[in-house]
Parts: sequence; C-alpha cells; structure tokens
Amino acid sequence: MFKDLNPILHSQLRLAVVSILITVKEAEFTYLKEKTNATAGNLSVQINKLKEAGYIEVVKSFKDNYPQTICKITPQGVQAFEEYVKDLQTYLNIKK
Amino acid sequence: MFKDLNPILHSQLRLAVVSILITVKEAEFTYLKEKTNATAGNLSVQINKLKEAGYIEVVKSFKDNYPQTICKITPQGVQAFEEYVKDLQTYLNIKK
DNA sequence: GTAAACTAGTTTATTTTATAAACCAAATGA
DNA sequence: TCATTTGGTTTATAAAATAAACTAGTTTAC
Repeated sequence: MFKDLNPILHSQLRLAVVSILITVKEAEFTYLKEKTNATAGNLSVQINKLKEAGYIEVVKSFKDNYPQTICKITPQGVQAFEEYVKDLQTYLNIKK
Repeated sequence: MFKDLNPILHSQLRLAVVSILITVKEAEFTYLKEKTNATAGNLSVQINKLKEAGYIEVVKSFKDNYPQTICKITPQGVQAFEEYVKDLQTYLNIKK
C-alpha cells in the first residue's frame, strides 16, 4: 500500500536542494542557502549527505578570492527524486 | 519559494495514518498497524502526536473483551493535510 | 486451573536526524 | 591593524523516529 519513502530525500532541506538542482542543474552554496533559507551549518551537513548518497556532485574552487562550492545533480539524484515523488503519491491519494 | 512543511505531517508514518483516515474516516489501531506495517510501539507514539496536535480523535473502548482504539480525523486534521499537500507541491515542481 | 501463547496496546530506551552554535581561514574595509 | 564579512566546516544539542521491553488482560491447551 504505502511505499517506503527514501529517507535521504524525505527531509525538507535536502528535498529543497535536490528540487532546485533538478531545475537549474548547477548551483552555488550561497545560492542554495539563500533560496532555502537554511543556516550555513545545516546546509553544509545536508549537502554532504546528498553527496555521500551519490545524489549530487560537489566541486570546490575559488571565485573572486573566495571559496566557492558548486553543486550539481547526478543521474542517480534525478532518478531518486523521481522515484520519491512517485512513492509520495501513494500518501497523497486524495485525487481519485 | 519553499513553504515550510508541517513537521507533524512530514513524517512517513504520521502521514500514512492521516492519509488512511482521510479516506476511511475511522480506523482501529490494529487496522492502521497492518496497513502501515508499523510496529505497535511506533504507531502508539505517532498516534499520540497526531492526537496532541488535534489532527485526530482517539476513542478507547473494548471489543470482544479486548481493548480497542479507534481513530478519526478531525476537521483540523483534514485542513492540515490539505495544506501540507499544497505546500509540498513547491518542492516537486517538475510539472510545468 | 494453570501455564503458555496471544491480543492490544503503552512506556522507556536507543538510535538517528535535524538544527544550532561555535569555530576556522582568508578577504575586505575603516 | 583590527574589526567585520565571506564562505564555509565541525562539534554540540535538541528533537524525532524507532525498537525493545513491559503492562494488562484473554484465549487455548493440557
């Protein structure tokens, strides 16, 4: 009946990050922070979890002398997100 | 951009319970346990949280000599669920 | 009639998560 | 130069989910 929801994506902040990355393909840490209203610490932790899960790719470099962290979604990330959205439907089945 | 998700509903088990109660209006503890595949302990805890939030009503009685716990959704529960589903859309906006 | 197994839960303890607070290294500005 | 800001990370704390243990009673089998 109810499909298990991917716990990595069933988190408000991680879901927001993946949601953004699905549409923009690439985003800076600061951009994600602004769009999600997350604290830097929280975002840092959650980005690492997404990276460890293989859902995003993180590239660190420097831009205008400042450190810069760029995140991109991976094919696994896209797939996991689509699966999550599909699974979620079973919980929201008011639309019949 | 991203609306905050109701933390009481953003939980797999509680969401499943509310989802069921939205469609059946009334359900026994044992029925919910079977449908959600939850352990009794976990279900007991989560039912209490939903009750404390005012999202469900819990009536205890006896049936065939055994204790029986019946849960029903409240108007606030229905409203919170609908709001949650709506808020969730902002995270899933792949459909444009 | 009494021990073993089962029903229907609750409570407590443990693990996992989420979040906040504190920190770091470097850059900028007064 | 030293206080502030940027762009983070690490560590500590709070909250949540989950499991394990327990309660209270019932049924079944001897």
